[in-house]
Amino acid sequence: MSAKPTYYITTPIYYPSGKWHIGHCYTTVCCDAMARYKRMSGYDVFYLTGTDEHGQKIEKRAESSGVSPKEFVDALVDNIKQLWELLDISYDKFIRTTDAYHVEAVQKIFKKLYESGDIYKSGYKGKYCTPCESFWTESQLVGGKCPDCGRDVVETEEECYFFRLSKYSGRIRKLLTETGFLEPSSRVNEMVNNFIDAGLEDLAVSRTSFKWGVPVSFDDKHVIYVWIDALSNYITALGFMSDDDSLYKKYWPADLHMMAKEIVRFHSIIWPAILMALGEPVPKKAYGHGWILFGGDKMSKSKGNVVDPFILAERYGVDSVRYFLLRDITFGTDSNYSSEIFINRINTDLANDLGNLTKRTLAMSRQYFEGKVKKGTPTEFDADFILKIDALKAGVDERIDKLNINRALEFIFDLIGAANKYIDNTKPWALNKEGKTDELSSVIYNLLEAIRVSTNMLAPFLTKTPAIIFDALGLKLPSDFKNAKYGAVKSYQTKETETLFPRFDLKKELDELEKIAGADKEIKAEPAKEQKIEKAAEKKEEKKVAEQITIDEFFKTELKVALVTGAERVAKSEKLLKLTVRIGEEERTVVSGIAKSYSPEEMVGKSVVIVYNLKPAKLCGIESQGMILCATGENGKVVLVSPETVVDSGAEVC
RNA sequence: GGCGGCAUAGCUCAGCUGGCUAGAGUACUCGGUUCAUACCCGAUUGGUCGUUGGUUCGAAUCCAACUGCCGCUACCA
Repeated sequence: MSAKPTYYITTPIYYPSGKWHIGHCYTTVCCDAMARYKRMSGYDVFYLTGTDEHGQKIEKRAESSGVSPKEFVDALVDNIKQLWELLDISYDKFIRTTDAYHVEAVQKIFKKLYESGDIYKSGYKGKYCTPCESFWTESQLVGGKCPDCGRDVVETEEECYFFRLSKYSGRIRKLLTETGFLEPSSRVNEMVNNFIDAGLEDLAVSRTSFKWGVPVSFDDKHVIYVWIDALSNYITALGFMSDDDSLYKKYWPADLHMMAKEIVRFHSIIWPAILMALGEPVPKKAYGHGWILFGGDKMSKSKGNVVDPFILAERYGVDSVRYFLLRDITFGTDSNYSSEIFINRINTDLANDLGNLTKRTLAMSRQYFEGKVKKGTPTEFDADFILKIDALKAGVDERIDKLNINRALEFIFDLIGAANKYIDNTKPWALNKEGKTDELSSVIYNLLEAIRVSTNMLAPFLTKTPAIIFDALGLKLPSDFKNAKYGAVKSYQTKETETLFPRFDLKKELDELEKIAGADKEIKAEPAKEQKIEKAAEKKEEKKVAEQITIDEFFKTELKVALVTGAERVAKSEKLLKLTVRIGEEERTVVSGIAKSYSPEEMVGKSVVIVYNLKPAKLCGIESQGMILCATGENGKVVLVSPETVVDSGAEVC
């Protein structure tokens, strides 16, 4: 057993949605950098990633593809593993929720919680409308009938297991408000105000509506829903509740759960509660980072398309992709992505600064000393420069401890900039002409030291280049930071080297990328935020800008004239009216937020325009099958948009 | 509607608990250099620190209101 301190870091387990994109890469690359950094700092690191493979969606998609759910996810998992291999992700374990050991452990966890009383069987009691497949409470019923279709309902009770989330409300509140558990701290308020203080309700943790999941061991009508199945991967991966839980004993609690911000809620409320119920320690930290957005500027969408990590890595190199993600994206906030930003970043930092510095230094070392370089007589610029080299490690440590990965890289590149400046200050070519060989020797040696130390510090972030640079320096890349200080290497025998990072012509690349994008229309420009636990996955992303649409897109909206035949207030609601409208022969129920401007009486008999093909939504428990067009005037006054003269109901509007 | 966050150079952002002529990177312009990947170094340009009040000897920094953007949420539709 080693006495090393441990460090357990996790990505979320990704939901196989079919397209792995740069957003998945971001979380994973960040974790990888942290994991590598901690390893090199002497920690015994365990880095976990994986996939969340159960659920109704997978079941359905597999069915429509004509394969079994397992076959369906297998293909996607192969794909993501290739991606991680390509990006040099150094995970220690890849967990799949379909792994047998996970399934078994989840069943045990569920059973344990059931036996301790934190999971109990109950049901959604209520009136059930069979054709609508919907439950209604007494208060929702209209005249004792289904508010949706008006048919009779039957008293039913659907069985379901619940987790006593409410019981842990106080402890979770403390965890969030009194410790640094959740970061960035701005998320804490959202969680506390919106959920905890609003009252946590017990959580339905089983389903009978689909089969593709972990069965409840003592009640096989039920499968265990995503919460317990997916979240507990963080402990089952370590062998929790298995025959061998030595890893669990060693690494738990996790040092860092990293995730994108949309799943913070599950990790900061539900997951700690499950652990509390199990009597296990909660993780030390959960961090919700921002999203990578596309299309913040005038870049055409087709250019924004090229965010396929496979294409980027192939064309620009893994280190470029990793560098961009780690350096350009301010950790914790959203940022924009465009091909232009990407190319500019790798051009200026990697090609101009690091690549060029290495090349010119090595060229001088060979030209002046045939590659054999050792310390010489200091110049007047040496002392300051050496101080900077020696300050690097501590500065990077400090930033990494605060998870400021982009700032850590910025700090390393400060030294690289200082080295370029040092060359201008000392003018080695002049020293050579003047025959000041001792000073020249000192200058080149110091430069090599600066390159060595900064490259050493870059090793967790870039996985290919550091080894190449060390090789050119005549050294082997170390696996720690012990020598990341000035003077640790006394002399050099350098080698010739190729260009490390070629410079890209921005215009040409943008054109090229657009061509590639054009050839691959399947990949759509979309915000990179798909690591999912089911619910968040269903959210559609909304376009930020008032974007122009084509006429075809507009015509997707079917607008029709409808005659209001009935109207009543919705109980418990200030704004809503429940309207019955006739569209030609058809009758529909539409709920509309116009009660403050129109009374039910004056609505009856009016002609209105409705969005006919709008997906139905439940408002106040009533299904609204369309939307009435209104204009919002001053003071929030709502005005109906209606035909100027009488037309038949059902008439199309265009 | 409720809660929260943010608004600093063309762009991306630093500016902690109030204090010297408001910073960095990038882009632009000019100059320098030649070891180097049309690179590097320097200089210049560029900001009423969202608006208006307040506290203070003094505010980008604290307080209030307003405007705008964003996030979460809700009986938004």
